[in-house]
This record gives sequence, C-alpha cells and structure tokens, in this order.
Amino acid sequence: MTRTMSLKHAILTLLETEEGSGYDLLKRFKARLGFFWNASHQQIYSQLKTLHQDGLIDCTLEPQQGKPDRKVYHMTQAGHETLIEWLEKPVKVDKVNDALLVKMYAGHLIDKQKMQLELTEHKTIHQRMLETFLALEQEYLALSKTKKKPFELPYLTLRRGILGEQAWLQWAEEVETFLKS
Amino acid sequence: MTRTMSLKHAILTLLETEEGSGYDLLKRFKARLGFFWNASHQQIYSQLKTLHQDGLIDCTLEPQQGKPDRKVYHMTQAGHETLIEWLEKPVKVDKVNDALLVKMYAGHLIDKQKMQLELTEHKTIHQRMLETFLALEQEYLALSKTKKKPFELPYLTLRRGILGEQAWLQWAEEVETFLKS
DNA sequence: AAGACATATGCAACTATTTGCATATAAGAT
DNA sequence: ATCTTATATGCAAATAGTTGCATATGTCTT
Repeated sequence: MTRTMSLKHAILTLLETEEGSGYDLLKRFKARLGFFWNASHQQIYSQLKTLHQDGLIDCTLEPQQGKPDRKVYHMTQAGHETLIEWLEKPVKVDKVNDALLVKMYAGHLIDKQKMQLELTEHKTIHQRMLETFLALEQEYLALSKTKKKPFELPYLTLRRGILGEQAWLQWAEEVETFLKS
Repeated sequence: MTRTMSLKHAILTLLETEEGSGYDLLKRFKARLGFFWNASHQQIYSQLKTLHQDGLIDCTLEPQQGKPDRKVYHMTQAGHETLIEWLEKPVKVDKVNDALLVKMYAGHLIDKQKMQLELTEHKTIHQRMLETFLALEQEYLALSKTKKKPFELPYLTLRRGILGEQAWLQWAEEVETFLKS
C-alpha cells in the first residue's frame, strides 16, 4: 500500500484514456509501455480482477458469437482518485537485477566461447528491440507539431527505451572486444 | 527450477571464491554486484537458509564475545556442481519495470513541476551511483597489468553499471529540457 | 488434414522481493 | 546522556512475477 504496485497504476493509466478488455490491455502494454514495463497476460487478468473487487474499475460483458464474452473494463471515480494519489507520491528508483551480469561476474568458471554465444543471443534481442523503438520514433517525428502534442510524454518514455538499448549494445561491444582478445 | 533463481546463484558465486557469513555476503553484494544486482539482508539470510537445507552450502558457527554467533557458510561439492550447471544454461534477457516511467507516461495528469522535482531526486541518486562506479573504475585502471587480470570480468560488469547510469542521466537531461520548455 | 497463430479468459503453484518487526552489543559523534 | 552507525541475525505477512496448465473458436498456411 506504500509506494509500489506500479502494475495496478499502469493499468489504471491505460484505462484512464480508453476502456478495454484484459486482452486489449495486454496489447496496449506491449505497444505503449513495452519500452519500460513488461507484464504477462496472467498478471494483467489477475490485477484486473482485484482492481474490480476494490471498485477501482467496473466491468461490462460484451457477448460475442463463438468466442468467450469480452469483459470490458472502465475507470470509476474511485479509480481515478487512486491514480492521482499515486502519481503525487514518490516512487522508488528502479533497480537492475540482471542475470547475465551474474554470469559474467562468475565468467572465470565457464568457457569464453559459451559466454560469447549467449551474449550474441541477448544482443540479437536487444537489437531487435532497438529497431522497433527507432521505427516508433520515426512515426512520431513524422507527425505535425499539433499532432505530436498529445504524445510528447509517451515519446519521452520511448527515448528512455532507445537510450537504454543503445547503452546495452555499446556495452556488448566492449565485452565482445574483450572476449575475442 | 528452470532458468531463474539468480540470487541463489549469485550467492554461490560469491561463496565459490571465499567463504562468509550472511552479513559478509550482504556487504559483498553492495561492493561487488551492486551495479547490477540488489538484495536486502532479509533476502540473503533466507536464501542462505534454503541453500543450506538443500546441501549446496554448509555452515560452521563462530562464537563471538558479546555479539551473536557468526554463521560462516562455505561451498559444498553439490553447490559447486549446481552453480556450474546453472552457468551452462541460458538466462532470460533482463526486463525493465520502471515506475518513474509509468508516471511520465501518465504525466498529463500531474503538475509539470512536481514531475520535475521527482526527476531531480532520482537524478541525484543516479549521479551518486555513477560517481561511485567511476571511482571504482579508477581503482581498477590504476592496477598493473598482472593485477588487473583477475578482475577483468568483474570490471566488465562495472562497465555495464557505468554505461547504464550515463544513459539514464542523458535521458534525464532530455526530459528536463522538455519540462522547462 | 494438420499445424500455427490470433482472439479471449483464467486458476494454481511456485519463486522473488518488499515491508515491518524484533533482538543485542559496541563504538563513535553531538 | 542520547543518537547514529556498524555488527550480526532472523521471522512473518504482503505484494509481485513466473511457469505450467486449461479451454474454446476462427483464420490462414502448409
């Protein structure tokens, strides 16, 4: 109840602008918050359940033919207030817990080549992420000044993703130079 | 049991080189793995307990005058084997879940100034971390070639910390430029 | 026809981390 | 004298996240 529970508030933020089902939220997470937050569908569905129980969102059933009912959630007044309250309170500085670095630290116990292989795999993933982010940036930059306006803050979060990935890849190059020597 | 449990293996890595008590491990975490892993004392003590129960480490009691007994843990053969096994298996790409970015994304709901204040606080912390890392780098770089040798891999993990913090601060500057405009 | 992929939802068990509490001593600073 | 910091350990409860399983349909590909 203190300063954490960011996933709940991230969901509230997304619902603040636009209602949606669990599945919608999952897609929005990937498309809009993917550069700094990751959540599985299980996590999202269970958080939606508790948010609903707590009265921070409500829910209407949209029957569909063939497929299961779509549960569409929307913000309540209580939810809005809770979100604003959270936004006012300071959050903790995010912490890195990177398993690849644990391995690197213990690297004297394994084969240099194996290390390099795994590094290459991670590099591929990071490169792909960077490419995705850069493509999104191009989309934003192509907008007219007035159309940019509502996306200025989300764009800043995208910049975080870009700078983060670039730093990662720069580091990977340093490591490769070392491993090849 | 699959690919995670990095904290346990980080502890094993530290004990592989040198035995130690929970308190020792806590300090070593801060000094040596702090640029990419963070663990509280509660976490370390409880992990040590389960590692001990699982026979991956053993423990001798060192009575001390006045203070509670020091429980000194050391690696077992089983622990060593488990560590090597883990090192062979691929780890997952680390994920970022940064609450400050959630706020930034929802920034239109709050006061620009409040945002800037919180950003400044985070910036101070990141700056302090970068300074610590740079000081450690200077220590390493001042060593002779032969003395550098055993610290080459830990140095690479330090580089990750440095590049990561620099990227964060660069981002913060972009954000400040925007918020001041 | 079989397989993959997208839509759409969720439970259960486990692992990981945080927060709050609890105890006890010694050394050094204000 | 009191306060802070360091040494030294741990439990319990809550929150957060992962992994595996489960169901059911529609479309598109091989």
